[in-house]
Amino acid sequence: MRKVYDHKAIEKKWQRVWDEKKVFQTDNDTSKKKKYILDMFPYPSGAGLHVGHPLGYIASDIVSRYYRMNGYRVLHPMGWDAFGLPAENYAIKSGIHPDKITKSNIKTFKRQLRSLGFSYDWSREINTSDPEYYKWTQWIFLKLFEKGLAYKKKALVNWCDSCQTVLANEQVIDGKCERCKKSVIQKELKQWFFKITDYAEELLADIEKLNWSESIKSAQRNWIGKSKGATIKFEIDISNSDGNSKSKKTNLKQILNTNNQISKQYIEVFTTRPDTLFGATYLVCAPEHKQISNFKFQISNWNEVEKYIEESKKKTDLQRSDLSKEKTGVEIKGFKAINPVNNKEIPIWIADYVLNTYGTGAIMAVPAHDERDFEFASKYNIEIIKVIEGGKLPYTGKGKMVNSGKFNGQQSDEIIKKITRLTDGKLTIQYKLRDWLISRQRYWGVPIPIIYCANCGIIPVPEDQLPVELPTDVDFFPNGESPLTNSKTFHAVKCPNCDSPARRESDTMDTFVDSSWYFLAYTTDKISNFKFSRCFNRDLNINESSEQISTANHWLPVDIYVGGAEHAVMHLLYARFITKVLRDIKILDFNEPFMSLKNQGMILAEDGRKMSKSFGNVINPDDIVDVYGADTFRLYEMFIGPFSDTKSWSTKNIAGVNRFIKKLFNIEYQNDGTIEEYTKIKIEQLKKSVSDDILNFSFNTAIAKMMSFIKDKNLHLNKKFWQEFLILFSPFAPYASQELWAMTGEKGLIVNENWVKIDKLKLNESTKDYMVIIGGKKLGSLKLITNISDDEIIEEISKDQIITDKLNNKKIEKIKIHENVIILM
RNA sequence: GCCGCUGUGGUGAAAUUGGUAUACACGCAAGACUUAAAAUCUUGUGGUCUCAACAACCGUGUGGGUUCGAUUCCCGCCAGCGGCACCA
Repeated sequence: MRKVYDHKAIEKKWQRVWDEKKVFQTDNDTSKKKKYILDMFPYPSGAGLHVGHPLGYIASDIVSRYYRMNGYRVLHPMGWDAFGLPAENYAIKSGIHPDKITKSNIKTFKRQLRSLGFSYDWSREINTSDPEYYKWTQWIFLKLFEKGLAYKKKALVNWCDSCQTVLANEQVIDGKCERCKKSVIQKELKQWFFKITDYAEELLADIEKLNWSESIKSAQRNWIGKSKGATIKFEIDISNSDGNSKSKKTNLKQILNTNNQISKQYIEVFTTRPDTLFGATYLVCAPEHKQISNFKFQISNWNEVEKYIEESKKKTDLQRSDLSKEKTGVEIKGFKAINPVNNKEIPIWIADYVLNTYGTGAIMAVPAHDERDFEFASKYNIEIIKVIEGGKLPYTGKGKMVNSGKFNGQQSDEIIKKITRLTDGKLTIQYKLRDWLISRQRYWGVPIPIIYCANCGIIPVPEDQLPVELPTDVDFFPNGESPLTNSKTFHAVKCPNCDSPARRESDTMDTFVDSSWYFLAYTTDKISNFKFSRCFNRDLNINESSEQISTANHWLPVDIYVGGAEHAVMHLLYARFITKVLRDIKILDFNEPFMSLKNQGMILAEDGRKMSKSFGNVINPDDIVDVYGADTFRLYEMFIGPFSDTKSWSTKNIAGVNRFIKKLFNIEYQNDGTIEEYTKIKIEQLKKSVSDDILNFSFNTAIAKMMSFIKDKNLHLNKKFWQEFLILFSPFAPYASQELWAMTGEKGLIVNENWVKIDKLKLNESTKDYMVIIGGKKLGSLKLITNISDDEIIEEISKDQIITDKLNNKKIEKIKIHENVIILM
């Protein structure tokens, strides 16, 4: 009679046993080798778990189970990235406190994750909105503040009017808010920054050491955007200006008096192509360029210039960076710049295609070698100076040199040095990376631990007063100021220095600060025992028991990090930065948090579009688990395609893996009896390839090979081989494999079994299938013993009917053996 | 424009260091069981030619090259996806 696969009963039964026996509690036996296998923790959204989440979690779970069975101690935790805007926005609509919403969402997420049979150690669960957690987020802020790496400054920042908060550069996509997709405007505001630019060079250089995908590494390189070049000074010849010389002279005097400087004035430009200096046709300054307004008395067409500056200010970043837009600009009249290499006088323009935030905010335009400069010069009929006129420096950089084409590639150091010597310029390295803007004018985040005192200025909250807890008596309605300002209990405080009345900082931190260190928090048995000062420092002699010192640091860094590629720049760059800062203050002793990173591909809906509520094409994992079971769900997501590829959901295909599991419940095997060689070799091959595939994250092929194995009619299993198969299968389908394991009469749990041992002798069988080839064409195949002479092979070939027929009496002169191929000549 | 990745049946996809394609699964077709359907099982399934089988030839985006042999390596194109982008 056919046995029925009742997935619900099996799941319920074994879930209870696992919980009771605490089988997934972290093993702290330090005599074993460690593996820290980490998933990117989710934001617990109101929509619940999405089918995209488990893809990575299943993979990391398979790998964790594999390592545990191979005798490693494994840290495999899960937690919640719980602060953030959606909960707050929902609170504004519903009036329910974000904390309450978040906790209820977490409950749902946790239930869903548990139903999928993941082997997380839930006792180490963390939640970034828990004061026990975020006091350490605040502690990190204080450390950065101490080091001068956290600072407040007035700057043009990205402002989202709809979210009523500032955004980091990384959160602005195509000039729009990452979250609400509304246009972002530029506002001058006083904000908190982390000085990530101090680490630009190291963040870039260390990318080479990482075992990450090429696409993520290249995204980080692009974002950091290093260019080597030179800054070159162009003298401005004010005396030589035409126009009304009388008023000019008095005004020049004014400048000399106020600035207390010698009469020479310069504009500095940054260029990656100093070798084209001879072709500099004009200078262009960004409209915001600071020096321009200093010269307003020398500029004869100031009215026109000022008007252009005002117009540019009104434009959004998106409007200004629109490539399809025609370039605009205004020539500055009244004085010119002098090319230091040939003393040629060239005009100065302002134009908004030059960015004030990059380089020096001014460029030398070389229309003969730059497409954009060429376009601009053509539009305004500027006479183009060819490099050849002034003589050209030998070009030794990589990349193309074309007329009116954009340069690509890096300039060689040699040429840059030569030019800088010639012109009193200097070698300069520029990065596109800018400092990380971390303050937010919203409620549901970590309060910045800073106090403003009228006497003492900006004072950090003393460490022993952490955490600065979020008050509950606030209105959430965003009005451009942090909601914390309207709390009665939060705002007023005494200065820790002088005890006079002071006020707290009311901004909160970007949630990416929370997630930039969370992987450290899991290393202590529970978050309330966590302490940076004693956990991570191996160098300092701290009066703590050695046990406490060893429990944390031995796990780090993370060995395998699994998550979505959407975090290519933000989270991954920030976490790398914070790690390096903590290393520099001797809290950590490694350079990179995640040596190996695996990105799961996106799962699209059946219609090939993104899953989204508005399309009505969202698949809820609960429904699949309910109908087919957790194991089918796990197998399906792993079998659907290569782990890191984008793929579409296909409900039809779930049946395939479900059939496979059902088949296993009707497998027959002999209790003993002799097993023929064929089966023995096949099981060894399966053991080898499933093990290899797991380590390579090639789960789809591992499953395919297990299916082939079960399908093979020539196999005859005994109990030993069947149990070995179940061990191979157990990381993929923990419930079904456990049930089948128990059905073989075993009382113990399969998770406590050792991984299979591979019999290498059997694997490298003594006979081999050889392919016989002539002139690149296949004649047939031969089964031969290894270690056979050429003459014997020729004799074997002459005995083979199929091959001799195809040979058609052709004489074999020589043979060559390569791998499993016999080449006839 | 620059950087990175990808391109294989009707579909999702396999293929050690180059070893002679399309594993596994879906779908489809035929058959078995059934009053019937579902489920399950069996067989077949790249294309052309052929009643059919064998055989042959063509086939991994495209055009070349290296090689006894190329999905794999090299060069040139084309298409798609992702990142960056008036970054000088």
